[in-house]
Amino acid sequence: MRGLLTIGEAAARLGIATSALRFYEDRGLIVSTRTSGGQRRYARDVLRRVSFIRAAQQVGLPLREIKSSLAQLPPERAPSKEEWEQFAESWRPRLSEQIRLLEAMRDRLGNCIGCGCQSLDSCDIFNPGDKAADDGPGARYLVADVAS
Amino acid sequence: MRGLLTIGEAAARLGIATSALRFYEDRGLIVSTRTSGGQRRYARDVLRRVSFIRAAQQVGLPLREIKSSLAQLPPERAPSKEEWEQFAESWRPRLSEQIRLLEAMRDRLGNCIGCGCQSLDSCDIFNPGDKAADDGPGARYLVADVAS
DNA sequence: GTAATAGTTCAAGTTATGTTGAAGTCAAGT
DNA sequence: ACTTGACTTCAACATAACTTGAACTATTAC
Repeated sequence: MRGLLTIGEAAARLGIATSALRFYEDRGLIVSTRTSGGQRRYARDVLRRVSFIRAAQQVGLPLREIKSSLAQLPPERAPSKEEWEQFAESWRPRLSEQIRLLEAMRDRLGNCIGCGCQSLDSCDIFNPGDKAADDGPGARYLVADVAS
Repeated sequence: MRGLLTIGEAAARLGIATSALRFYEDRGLIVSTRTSGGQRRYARDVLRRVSFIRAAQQVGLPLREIKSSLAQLPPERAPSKEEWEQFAESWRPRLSEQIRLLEAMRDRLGNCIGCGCQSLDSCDIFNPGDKAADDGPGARYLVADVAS
């Protein structure tokens, strides 16, 4: 039956190891049905879900968070356009934020090169503590504050 | 003597734990001098280096690579403008690439919402394997190929 | 000079994300 | 029916990046 993939087929299509699929399933990020003999069979939908998992990892999210994000989608069935839309929308802020962070990094790097600082030691932009100490311990310029 | 920081002072300014600084030093990413009693004293320069370490981690680089990147800078002395310039320049491709990746992700997410796919199952953009299977196992759309 | 605070090393523990290996079972082709 | 390759579980290992704890020492404030 086309429509169900073995773990090997799914892994090959995704370019990842079968062990990773079992791991994701174990962690509840994907689901499978089983043959009478106990082997996994994945709906095609799993390909998209796993693609998202890998994409989300690039953004720096841990599987725990990816899982809760994926919880918006129906576990088995392919998502409707509305479900998909809502899912995608929920991702935009994350992506935009990360892009903003990287652009800031790139731009400050560039600015610092050209900003005419006489001494890099006293450059406001790249010396996190020296001037930022006013903001109290933990003030940083280049490093985003992440939840502890 | 102003100019040398205790590990606690440096950690407070950077907003990280002292154990992290010892860890970075152990790994050779930063250096310190020692007091007669054996306590670490950090030159102010360490603040910038550690800021970079944290920034680079946001980009997704492992410490091993960050270390080799930092090797371009003088270990103790503050870098000259030229040294800094070269260092910063070496970072741009990394940053640009990561930004490009995230933008692609964001845009494809958007495209898929509006692309009029009748069925998400057959959407070229988000179904990595279905059409991309022509490219052989491992072809993916959303996931960047990273060095194994 | 002494107490409190902050520092030292070293080993072991933690979380995240998987991979690897052993021992055995299923599915498919001939 | 039998062989082969793909699958199963479960436990252990791997690596990164730190943190924690124990036992001890330095520095600083009074």
